[in-house]
Parts: sequence; structure tokens; C-alpha cells
Amino acid sequence: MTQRHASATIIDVAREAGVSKSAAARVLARSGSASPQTKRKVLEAAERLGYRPNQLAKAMKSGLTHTLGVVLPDIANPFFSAVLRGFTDAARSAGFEVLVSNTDNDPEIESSSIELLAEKRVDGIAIAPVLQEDPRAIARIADEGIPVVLLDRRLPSLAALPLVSADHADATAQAVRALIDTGHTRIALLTEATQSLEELSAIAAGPDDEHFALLRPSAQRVIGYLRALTDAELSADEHLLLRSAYSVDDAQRTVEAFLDSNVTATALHSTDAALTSGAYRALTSRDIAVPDDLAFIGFDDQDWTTLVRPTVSVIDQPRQRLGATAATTLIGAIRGQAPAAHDHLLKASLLMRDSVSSATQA
Amino acid sequence: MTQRHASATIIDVAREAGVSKSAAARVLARSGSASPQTKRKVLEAAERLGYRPNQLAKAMKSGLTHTLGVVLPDIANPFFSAVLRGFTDAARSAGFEVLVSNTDNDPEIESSSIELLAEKRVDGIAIAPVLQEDPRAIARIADEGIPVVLLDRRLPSLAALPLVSADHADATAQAVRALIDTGHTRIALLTEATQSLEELSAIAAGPDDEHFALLRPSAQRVIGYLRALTDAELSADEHLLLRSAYSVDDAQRTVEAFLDSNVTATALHSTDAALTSGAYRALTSRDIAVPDDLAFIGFDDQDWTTLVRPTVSVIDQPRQRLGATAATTLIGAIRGQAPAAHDHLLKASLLMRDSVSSATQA
DNA sequence: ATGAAAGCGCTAACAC
DNA sequence: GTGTTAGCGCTTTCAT
Repeated sequence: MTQRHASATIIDVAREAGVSKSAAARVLARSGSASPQTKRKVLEAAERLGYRPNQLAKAMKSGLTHTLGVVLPDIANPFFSAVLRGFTDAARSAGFEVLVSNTDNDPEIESSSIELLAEKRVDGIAIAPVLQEDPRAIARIADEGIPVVLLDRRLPSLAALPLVSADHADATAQAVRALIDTGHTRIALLTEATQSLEELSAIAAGPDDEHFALLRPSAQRVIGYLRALTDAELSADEHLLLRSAYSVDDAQRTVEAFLDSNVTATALHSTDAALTSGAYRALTSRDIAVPDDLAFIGFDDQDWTTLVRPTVSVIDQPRQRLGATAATTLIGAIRGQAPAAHDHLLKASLLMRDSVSSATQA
Repeated sequence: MTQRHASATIIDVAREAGVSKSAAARVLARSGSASPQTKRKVLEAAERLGYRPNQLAKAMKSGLTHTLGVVLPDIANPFFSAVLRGFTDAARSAGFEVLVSNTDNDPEIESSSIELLAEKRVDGIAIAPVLQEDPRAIARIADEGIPVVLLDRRLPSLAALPLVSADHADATAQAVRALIDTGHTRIALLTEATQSLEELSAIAAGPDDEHFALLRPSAQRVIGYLRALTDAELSADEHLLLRSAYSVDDAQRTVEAFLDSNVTATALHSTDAALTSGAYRALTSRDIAVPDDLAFIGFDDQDWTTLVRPTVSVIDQPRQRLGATAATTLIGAIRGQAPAAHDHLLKASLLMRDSVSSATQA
């Protein structure tokens, strides 16, 4: 059976059916008209030959590949793999395939990936951009009119592009509010943000303007923290802002140092997945009784959070929905629809579990 | 700046440079020869116009898209997302892009995905096939000469296709041997396999023949268990084979029922990721002291296994390497190289942690 | 060294 | 209703 490659073309089908190329094309693409006879002959010939339309040729004619590109830092990361899942599902149900790229947060790889996707003529691209100064590859394709949507984060020079992300400030605010509601007033926040408390406080006091919109997710989350405190008439304390790099180990060290210090807090919220793992390790290594000595709310619904005891309360981002929204936004743009909104900020939700006691405490 | 779509073509470049289409083509593809002058003029024109080669057109001519397809049950599953990561990395460094599809273990979706990938003329396809009777879509593309490699599992009717997977039998044997070495003789095995102990024992007693090769991963793992027992002159006990569906909840129920029964065991090994989570939950819910009351070895190096106390020993499959091997095998086949081996069975490794006591026990 | 022209598989006017 | 033809962007003989 092993026949050599080269599947039948529309010409082969036409010959086999004894009709012209265009007659065959019309039947196969169900466009134009054809007599029942022709239709039958063509369909049978196609069946017999195992005809399979060549989408490359179609794309050359139509200018549409029905393929979307998605550029992510690391698809092995649970957050992005869930986003990708949502993205591919939404794409598929709209008749699009998905070309994926990893960047490992390397600007070089990012731009070459984007360039390649553009050469393959994808109809649109979703990008969780590397946080860098000069994302010229992104700017270029956007300039050329290829639909682009930003995922999870925005870059200052790319303010014009639509964004799909979680509402980072609200996410953290939810966690902090929940802690305040259960009686906590000394709430530590583990963050990747590097801005000073003054700087962040100034932005938190203002509206959600451009200044705010251009902050990284980590900084926006701190803003949510500060606003929740302010709403409850609590004041922020520099010593409760624990700074860590995006790394489990660094987060663990940071939290351990905090626990070993004489700064007191009754609750801790960590603002991303890696920080949450690191913080949890620190709590374990220092034998902290959770929630009695310290209440804890993590970030992202990682599977271990319900495997450990006590189970860990978390802020859960709608990961698959983020991906799906990015895909549908892109597809809308491809179809020439005016976007319903420039940005899509999806709300995260708080999953309350045992690492926060429900009882109000002193 | 927002100019309308349609990037410059080679004709535009030729005109801008004042040379013929073919001259421009030769320079841009660095094939054939061209005078230094022509070269310079063309390159400058291309630069000025922001020329970007159209890979669709190239593919139409060459018959090669430099795109690989990969069809997986669920890319949000950590095992497959790691495999995908390895796959895309290897593909990219060989100059290939990757088109992904999820099947959700639905045969319909699988075949339509494969069909679509074939229509897009991918150069090769890696598939972790849905376990079903009649994978005709796979058989068809393989018959047509499109390079195909199977990932993680093989289907009876697809014995001719190359396979890249972990050495499942060896993986479980490693775990069981380690338990035996620390003094255990009553070792329970949590498995998805549904075959009877007799049937499996018969296969375990034989060589790694076709019969063995066509078993599902879960059954191959049981074979490894049986062989490790035999090697240590221990006999298998039906009661120690705990059967569960592929689901955390079912695994938890199964293990709880076992713990509540009067069957005794001093060690437990769970043979895939979901079963491991479920088993761990059961151990927690029944307050089993690990490793003192029961030693435990899980499957797949999930991140929670080092977050819980005691940390959980696991069998770790080389996930990214599986993906990378699939990609390189495929690319080799595309380039017409005879495969180094029909199958690639990669060894898993045992990560010894605290859920097994190092001391030999009675 | 360079240009003209054919063709990859398909679609869409346009005639008949 | 059906066939002829041009052309999407590129590569590649083949002359010149």
C-alpha cells in the first residue's frame, strides 16, 4: 500500500471524473453551481483518489492561512500551558490551527519567533511579551496590520495594542480584603515588584490611568494590596513588603529571613506561583502553624495547594479563559470586527481553604 | 505608519532594485550567482521595503513547510506540556515550527486534527494516540508516506510505526526494586491496568516480544512490577494489585478502601501522576504515617512532591527528552535518514526522597 | 551574470 | 452549467 507521497490534486480529481479543473474545484469547494451528475462524479473521484485539499494553495489565493501564532515564555509552566489550552480550544472551534513558540524570556528568540510566524503568514498573533525596552518585532508586525493581542502583560511602547489579562490589582485586593475581613491588620505581601513603597502608593492613590496600565503585573498586584489597605483605613508598612526575584528559592529565603526577623505579621499573601511555592517551603521549614500563627493566601491554583495540610487558599486566575479570550479577540480582529473593548481584564477568584481561619481573630 | 497589510514581494524588491525577478530571487535565496552590484542593490531594496519571504509560496514550490504537527490528549497536563516543550525546542533548533492539537482522548477530534495537519502539509506528525480500536486516520497518513512517530504509547494496529516512550516496565521495576532493597516484601501497586494477574504474569514471564510491546503503558508498568518481584523471588498477590480508573478521585477511593481493609502491605507504588495524587490524598485522609507505616513511591516528578512532608519519592520520566527525541526522529525521517532504531525507549529515573526510609526494615 | 517563462495547487472572473 | 485563463509568491531550468 505504501504509495509515495504527493496526494491527489484537484487536477487529478478532474481528470478522474472526466470534467474540467474548475468544475471539480466548484464541487469540492461547494461554491458556484454544478449539475447533480458532475457533483457525483467529482465526489466519487475525490473519494477514490483520497483527495485532500492543499491548504497552502488555498492560503496563497485567499491570503488567509486560518492559523494563529502564539508566543509564550514557557509552555511547560502551568500558567501558560493552561492559557495555551484555552487558546487552542477556542481557535479550533473557530476553524483555526495554532503555531506555538517559546521564548524563555529571551528578546532575541521572541523577535525571531515573531518574524517566523509572520513569514508563515499566520492570520494573527498572541504574545505574552518579554518585558524589555524595545519590542521592535512586535511593533513592526502590528504596524503592518497583522492582528496582535498582548497576553498577561503590556509594554510601555505597546500601549496601543489590545491586552487580555487577569485584573491583577483586583486579584490581590480580593485576597487582602479577605484577610482584613477575618481580622488581620498586619498583612505581609511577597512581591516581585521593585518599585519603592512611595512610588507605588502614589499610583495607588490615583485612578486606573495609563501610568497604572503600564505597570507590570507584579506591581499592579501591589497596587491592589495598597488600595485594599487604604479602603480599610490601614496604613502600609515598608517592612511588610517582602521583595523576591521570580524564583522559588529566592522566595523561600526571603520569607525565612522575614520569619526570623522581629517584624510581626499575622498574615501573608504571595503574589505569584513561584513566590507561593517558595513561601510555602519557608513556612514548612520554620514550622509555622498555619493559619494560627500566620494566615496564608497563595497565587494560582496549583495542584499541590489541596494536597498539603492545611490546604492553601489561593487567588485563581481564569487561565484557560484568558487564552480563549485572546483567541476570540484575535479572530474577531481577523474578521474585521471592531473589538468590543480595547482590553479584556478578567477577574480572578478567591478559593478559600484552610490556610486562613474563618473565625475572626483579635 | 499604519500601512495596509500585504508585505512586499520579491517582485516589488526586483522593481525597486531595478533588476529582474529572478535576479532578486537568487540574491534573496543566496542561490545561483549574482554580481556584487546586483547583490547590493537587491539587499538594499529588500531592506528598504521590509521584504519578508512568503513561506507559503516557498512551501508550494519545495513541498516542504518546515512545520511539524503534534497531537496530544491535553497540553494542560504537566506530562504533555513538558513533552511539548522538549518537542518545540528540538524542532526550533532544527528550523521547524510546531502546530499543536489537543484531542481530549476523543478519536473523532484526533482524526480531524490529523486530517487538518495533513491538509496544511506539515512535514511530519508526532502523535500520542487515543487508545482505540481503529486509528484509521493515523494509518492513512502513514500509508501516504508522511513521517509519523508515536509518543508514549503504541496501538496494536500501528506496530509498524516508530515509538518514542519511557521504558515503562523498567520504570516501575526500579521503584519496586528500591522498595525490596529497603526490606519490603508486601508491596501494593496502584494501577490503571485492567488485565487479570494471570494474564499479566504470563506476559511478564516471557520476553519483550510483540505481545509485550503492544500493551498500554499502564500494563507494561505492571509487568515491571511482576518481574521485579520474581527477580527477588517474591510472589505476586492479587490483593496487592489495586485497580483504579485514571482519576484522582477514583484513586483516592481505591486506596482508602485498601487501607480500610484487612490486607496488609508495607509499601505502595502508584503508577501514574493522577493515581499518585489520589493515593497521596488517601494516605493523608487516613492519617498514615509515611514511611513508617507505609513506604510510598509515586510517579512523575510533580511539583507538590517536594512541598509536602515527608517529601515523596518518585519515578521521573524524561519528559522533555521524550518530546525532543520525537522531534529529532521525525526530522531525521523527513531528511530521509534511516532511523537509528525503530523505537526509542528512554529510561526513567528514581528520585529517592523521604517517603521511603533508607534503613532496612524487618 | 542575468532575464524570460513555466509551474507548485488552488480560486475566481469571464466567456461560452 | 461548464471550461478557459490568469494569478497568488516563489524557485528553477533554460536561453542569452
